[in-house]
Amino acid sequence: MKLQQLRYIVEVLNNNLNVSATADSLYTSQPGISKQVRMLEDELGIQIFGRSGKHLTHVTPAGKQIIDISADILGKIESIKAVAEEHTKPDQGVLNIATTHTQARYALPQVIQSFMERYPKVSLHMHQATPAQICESAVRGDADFAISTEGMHLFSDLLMMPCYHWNRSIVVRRDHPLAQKEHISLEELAANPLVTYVFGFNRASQLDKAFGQAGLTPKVVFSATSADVLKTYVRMGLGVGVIASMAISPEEDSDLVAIDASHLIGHSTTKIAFRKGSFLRSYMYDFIEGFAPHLTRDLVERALALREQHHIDELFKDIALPVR
Amino acid sequence: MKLQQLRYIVEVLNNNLNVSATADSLYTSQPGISKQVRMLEDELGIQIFGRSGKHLTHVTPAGKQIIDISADILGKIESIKAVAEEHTKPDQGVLNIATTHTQARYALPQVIQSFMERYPKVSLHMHQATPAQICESAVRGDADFAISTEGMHLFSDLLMMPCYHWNRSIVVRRDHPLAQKEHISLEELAANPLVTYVFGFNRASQLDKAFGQAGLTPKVVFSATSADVLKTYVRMGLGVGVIASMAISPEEDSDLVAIDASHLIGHSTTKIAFRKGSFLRSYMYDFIEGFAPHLTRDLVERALALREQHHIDELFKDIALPVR
DNA sequence: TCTGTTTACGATCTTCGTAAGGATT
DNA sequence: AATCCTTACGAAGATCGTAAACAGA
Repeated sequence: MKLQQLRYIVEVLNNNLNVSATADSLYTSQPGISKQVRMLEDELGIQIFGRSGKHLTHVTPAGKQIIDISADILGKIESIKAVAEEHTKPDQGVLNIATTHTQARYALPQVIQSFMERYPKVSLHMHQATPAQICESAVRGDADFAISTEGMHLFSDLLMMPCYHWNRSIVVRRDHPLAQKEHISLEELAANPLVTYVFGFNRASQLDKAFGQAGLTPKVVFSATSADVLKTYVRMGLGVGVIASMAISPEEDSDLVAIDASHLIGHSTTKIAFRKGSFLRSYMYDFIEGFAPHLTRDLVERALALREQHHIDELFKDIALPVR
Repeated sequence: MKLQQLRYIVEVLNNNLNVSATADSLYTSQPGISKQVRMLEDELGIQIFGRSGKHLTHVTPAGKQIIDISADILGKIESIKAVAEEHTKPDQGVLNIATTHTQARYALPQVIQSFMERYPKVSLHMHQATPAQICESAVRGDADFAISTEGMHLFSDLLMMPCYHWNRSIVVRRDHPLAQKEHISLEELAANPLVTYVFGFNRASQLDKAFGQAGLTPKVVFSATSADVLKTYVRMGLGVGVIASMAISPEEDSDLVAIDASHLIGHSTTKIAFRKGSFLRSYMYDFIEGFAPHLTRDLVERALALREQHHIDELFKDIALPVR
């Protein structure tokens, strides 16, 4: 059994059982991969991939188990490299962050600025994507951290920690009837066409829950993934915006009126997640603490020692999170 | 980085930094290991082993971390093989059990007999050793299971589950003054020369605790690791035996008198342990359940999903254990 | 027909063992 | 002196890429 073979089977699955595509992504030849996969199967005496003729059609149950373990092994190989670098070049390295537009645009800039001042030799890469993609890239190990509000609980391989709460504001043009009101009810809001985030993108739970509990059905006439775009359409008069409060700037958005909606719609919680069992570089601990000051290295290490998310949640249940 | 290299560094540490001995134990050449170790160090850019001249003298801190991760990786490689065999030959395989004399002689025979009837194709190997050695061989992966009463809590890499409680009996010759008594006090016992287990060998905690709490100091005139030997010396009149009740047979030991001592000395608990994160074959689950019927596959799998021993302990806190 | 996989084969690179050379205790 | 590690070198083996043959969709 060779590490290379494990790498191959993992990547073949990541590439939807297309060996040629896998070869391209690994910068090697397709026959090489085919051969190593079969050699591994021969050695183990079991099929990892099911075939119809020459095509790979599915992963066998045993194959799935084996690939899962292999992915874990490859992660630990990376940990060994990280341990070595931690001792030789403690302030050098790479930090891959997968996150949504909202986080990248509104929550992260200050954090990243001071991080880069502190660690000028760490090269930082931001991967902007959907919540689901974010989690997948963390699971695959393409990203060190996944930062998102939605959809992180679905991945049991990820260790997830709460960072901060945030609320929504109702955003309208100055000439809109709602602009004069101090207090807006959920009914009034539901009577208007809404402009808000795409489902599963800073939306899902809280907003729909609030309307659902009140027996109302919001009319979302336009949805997008970024507040910038939403604000543009609010300016066009397309509807009433329901937007993360942190995305509203008193200066740049002075032509709009923002009314806090925290009494109407419960807060959401942004979380940071990374693969269980991975070795974190010191600068990664510092990044986490810079983003969420309550997540000290000690606390994160304690979380890392746990395996089940509900035990991790317990660690944080008494900690007051910042609100943005 | 090659798996072979990881195997080498792990084994070099297991062989007390003696590369020649490591080569012997791995049936390969010493220069081969030396070279691969240095190549790995070069690739990682860090020393794993400290050297004085040409001799390996110690493990560097980074080296320790790397070796720990490597051992974990190698364990998962074994898991992959086990998964494959589980699917190809579900009733074939190997089961290595490390345990003490007491378990092997008195608790395990029936269990093993029915296990071997159920799984004739599984080859079963018993490794009899001291509690410390037992745990170490489980940690190293030489044994699948460690079964012992003492010293298992020291190894955080092991997942430990309680199997049964057992009590001690006071054993004397028929002509001994204590043989007539129904109830013996701790003071009376302490007044006699004792014959019991070696410290750390079914002894440590409970026996010494009982005497300690009563402010007494037992005079242990003879200690050994097995009840057979202890009984022999009791027969010689060397002293009063304090021996696991399960080690006393009404027939074979009819020349001796055994008085239950559970009211004097608290029970001990025998535990079964295995390496966290290892894949267990079906027959291994069956073995566990055969030995400790309350440890169902489902329960063991739940324990396996946990990382910290105190969470595992919680799983078992409401389960009544059998008493022997 | 196009995409994708297997087979074949040779160049290159690795690994491993033996033998000899040096250090350390 | 004995033990232990390193260097040197050659044989055997593994890996990888190219080219060509072949199977499904």
